[in-house]
Amino acid sequence: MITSPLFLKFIRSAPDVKEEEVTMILDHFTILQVKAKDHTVREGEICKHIGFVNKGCFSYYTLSESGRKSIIHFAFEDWWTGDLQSFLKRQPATTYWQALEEAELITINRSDFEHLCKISQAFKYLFDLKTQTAYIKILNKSAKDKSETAEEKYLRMLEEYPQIIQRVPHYDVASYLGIAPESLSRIRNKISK
Amino acid sequence: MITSPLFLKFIRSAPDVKEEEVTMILDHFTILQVKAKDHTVREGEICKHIGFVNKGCFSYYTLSESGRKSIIHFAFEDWWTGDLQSFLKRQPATTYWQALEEAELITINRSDFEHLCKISQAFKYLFDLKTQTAYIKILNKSAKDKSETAEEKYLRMLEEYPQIIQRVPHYDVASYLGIAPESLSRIRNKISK
DNA sequence: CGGAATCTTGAAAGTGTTCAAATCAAGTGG
DNA sequence: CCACTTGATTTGAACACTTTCAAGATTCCG
Repeated sequence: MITSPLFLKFIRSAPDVKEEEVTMILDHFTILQVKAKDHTVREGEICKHIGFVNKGCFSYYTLSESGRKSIIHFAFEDWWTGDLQSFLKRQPATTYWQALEEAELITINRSDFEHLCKISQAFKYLFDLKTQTAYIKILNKSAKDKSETAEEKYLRMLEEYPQIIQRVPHYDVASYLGIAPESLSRIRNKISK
Repeated sequence: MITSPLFLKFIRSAPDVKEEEVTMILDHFTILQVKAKDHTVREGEICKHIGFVNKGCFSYYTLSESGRKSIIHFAFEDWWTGDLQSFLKRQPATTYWQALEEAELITINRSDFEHLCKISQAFKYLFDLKTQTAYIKILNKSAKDKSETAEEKYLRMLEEYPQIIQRVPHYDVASYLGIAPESLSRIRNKISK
């Protein structure tokens, strides 16, 4: 039985959800411990489960043909992990998901997910809302990324996600910002003055 | 009564949808004619309706504090228009939506939308699927945008959306790619050789 | 302590921007 | 139909920013 306060809070944030339904939802999930640097999804595999980050943090990225890593985003506590396209459509994943710290995921597999969506309005609502919100966020981010310099992007990241620079290696932060690690180092040096 | 074959095709693409339900869905929509260069949404307004593009094309963009336009994407036939965040949460919009050609939208307002989602499983399904698909697409795009040069972005755009360069002024294409119009001109010149 | 990984710094090269001017295209009114 | 206006695209030259490559400094961890 899942006891994570963070996850409970998430489930109970659905409108008009009764305690029986909460319990039923929890019953569909399993705890998964993940070691630092381990991958939970790799390109080409079918993503078998999605997971709520209860502890730790993840990066998700793509590899270009030339082997260049491009970090799409990070997932901290309260976020979900997993290649959505692969999970929902049972297609090979196009992204990698890697734990940057020792982590704990609250996971659900594809068939349990489908079943849960059918029997729980509340869970379906929460999941669709998460997707919608994430979609809107990345749309806004995408617009800003186009018109900002590297320094502006870095400063915006510090405002929006102050955790990132604390918990993530700088070469990964650079990849997230779409710049070279050397450039990030110089930007930080310049700002600290 | 809506008769657009494009819209009908979209509605009928839901699984197991009966003709009565199709008719009921159609009854919630209204045709809206939009002149070229008109805006259907502006920053700060509440987005009152979303619309299915039956004819024409739109750009949606943000304006930075400095007044700089940054095009997020274009919407052609078969896409939806409207500031989703504003529409769903009844908040002021953060984007502008502008018709680039004379256009025809098949629109629904916020309360009819809410009602329709409740009474039509099929419509709710189609809408959530659209959001999911759009989300996944922009995630992938976001990853590529970080690691590609201007020329690579332009070539990818030509592959994925060949209509854009045909139907959209080049300075808007440049904004969409996140480069200066002069740079786009030089890239096109270089490629044509 | 020692080695590996990470971060910083410098110099040269590359890519894209800016600004100004020239060219091209489309529509308007005489 | 032409001259004119306005908007869009192209071109050139100087400049700014970021990358690359190479090397050195620092940190982490067994």
